[in-house]
Amino acid sequence: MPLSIYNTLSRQKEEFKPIHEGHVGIYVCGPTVYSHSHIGHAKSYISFDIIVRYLRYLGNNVLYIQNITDVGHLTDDADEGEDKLIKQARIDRVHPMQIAESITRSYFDDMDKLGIERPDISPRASGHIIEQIEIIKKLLANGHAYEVNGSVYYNVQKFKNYGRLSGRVLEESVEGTRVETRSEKRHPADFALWKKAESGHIMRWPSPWSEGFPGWHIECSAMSMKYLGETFDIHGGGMDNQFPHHECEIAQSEAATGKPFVNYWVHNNLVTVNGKKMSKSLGNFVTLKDAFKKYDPIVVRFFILQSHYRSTLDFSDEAVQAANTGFDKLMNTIRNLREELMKAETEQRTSGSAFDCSPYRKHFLEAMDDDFNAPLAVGVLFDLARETNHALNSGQKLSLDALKQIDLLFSELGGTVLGIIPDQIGTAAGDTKTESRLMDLFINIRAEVRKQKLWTISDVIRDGLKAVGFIIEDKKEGTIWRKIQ
RNA sequence: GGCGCCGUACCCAAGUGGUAAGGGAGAGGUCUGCAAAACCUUUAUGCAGCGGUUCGAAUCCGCUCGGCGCCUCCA
Repeated sequence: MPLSIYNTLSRQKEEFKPIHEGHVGIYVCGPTVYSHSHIGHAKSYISFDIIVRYLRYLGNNVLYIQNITDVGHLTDDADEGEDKLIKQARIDRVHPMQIAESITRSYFDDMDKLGIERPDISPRASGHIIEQIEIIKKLLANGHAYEVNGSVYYNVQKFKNYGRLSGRVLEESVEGTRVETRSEKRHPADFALWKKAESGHIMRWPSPWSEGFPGWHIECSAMSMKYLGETFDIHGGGMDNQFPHHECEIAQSEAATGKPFVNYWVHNNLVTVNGKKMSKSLGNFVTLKDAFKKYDPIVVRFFILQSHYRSTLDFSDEAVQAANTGFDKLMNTIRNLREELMKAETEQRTSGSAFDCSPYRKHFLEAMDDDFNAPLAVGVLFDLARETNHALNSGQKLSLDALKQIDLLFSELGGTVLGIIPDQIGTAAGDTKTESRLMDLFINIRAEVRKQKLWTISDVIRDGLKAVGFIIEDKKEGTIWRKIQ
């Protein structure tokens, strides 16, 4: 079954065919770096991380571009408000670029923790002013834009496909809008390509029209086309960017080049808190730094992957907690599997029962091929875990080859593709030799008192070790231990 | 007002025509000195409600009720 992707342009799943077979160009709208990332960013960038990882897993050579917006969009009204970065900088009494730089670092730090692979290129909007100006020049030359008082606006009425992506009709959308019509624009839906800077505006660049700054859609057109070409395969972003941002991107890009801009538009759905959208303006957002104080970042990743990228995800402590428990169980299976594998390797096991991995791989791939259905794929991992546990506890040993196969499958599907199974899990090996020796000592003492049926002492040792972070489990083959993470 | 999405067990959540994945929680059991872990069994004759199409619908169509998103910035 070929890979199919839900394309916002056609509002249906389509078989994915890249422009050049084996090569995929993907652009995803990155963050505006003026405040720390929140759970919504995590959902979005994990979604696209999975998409990129899976495309690569299928053998594609993927070029993944994700911008950093450090010019700042505009608050309040789309074209007339105050630059967010500048506003934050004024509050903090620093240069706007300081904010941009420190938040960019914070962003990468959070994303790294979530196991998100970095984009191949993270272009900064401020580093591509020239490219943006070039597009604006083209649009002015072919009559799709007009200049007023040093600012340049895009003439929406001249682009017949405007509204195709978001499914709205120009006249209707203008009628119901709450934005007041401002004087400079010929049509209320026209948007700024270049804005002349007022006297107090710190971030400004020279241009043929005025000293100013670029509009808030043009950066993505400039940077995506610079690195991926005038027509490319996939453009992604949050659903809230569908209109007007992506609609405007299409309009200005296609008007400038005369070519189709993007073949597949992919939008991830949003995170809600108590059923309400998490957003800056509502002030109900959960920053990742706060979330990481309570949960292991990998658990946050796992939680997000348990729902589909096109579904909304309601964030609550109970839900993450439940995911945490489930995740721990999965890791337990992996840990037990790897310990058994190590054992089989040291004893050079030559016999043992076989294990058929193929149905799990098949189901997993089918799930991912169907518009990256990660939650279904996670379900397959749990099915595999159950059968693995079953085999591990059945009494008859698995062959070395079978153990290797299972481990490979978990590593490949859960590790390489989904990024939720680490190569190394905290095992009985412990951090240090001393730790390991001490634990062996405790276990030996406890084994001795258990032999004498001194259960209270035995339990004191077990409870005491748990209190300082070591779990003890008595198994048939002996006592094992591990650290609480 | 325009455009669009969603409503599946106690909770989260897959499932777009063929007879309800998975996770959490709960109940019973196996194992164990007891725990823990693991395994087995169990929890929706029904998928917001009502009609319709069909041999067959959670899945398609219509209406009703409820929740949400976009049309200002936001992933």
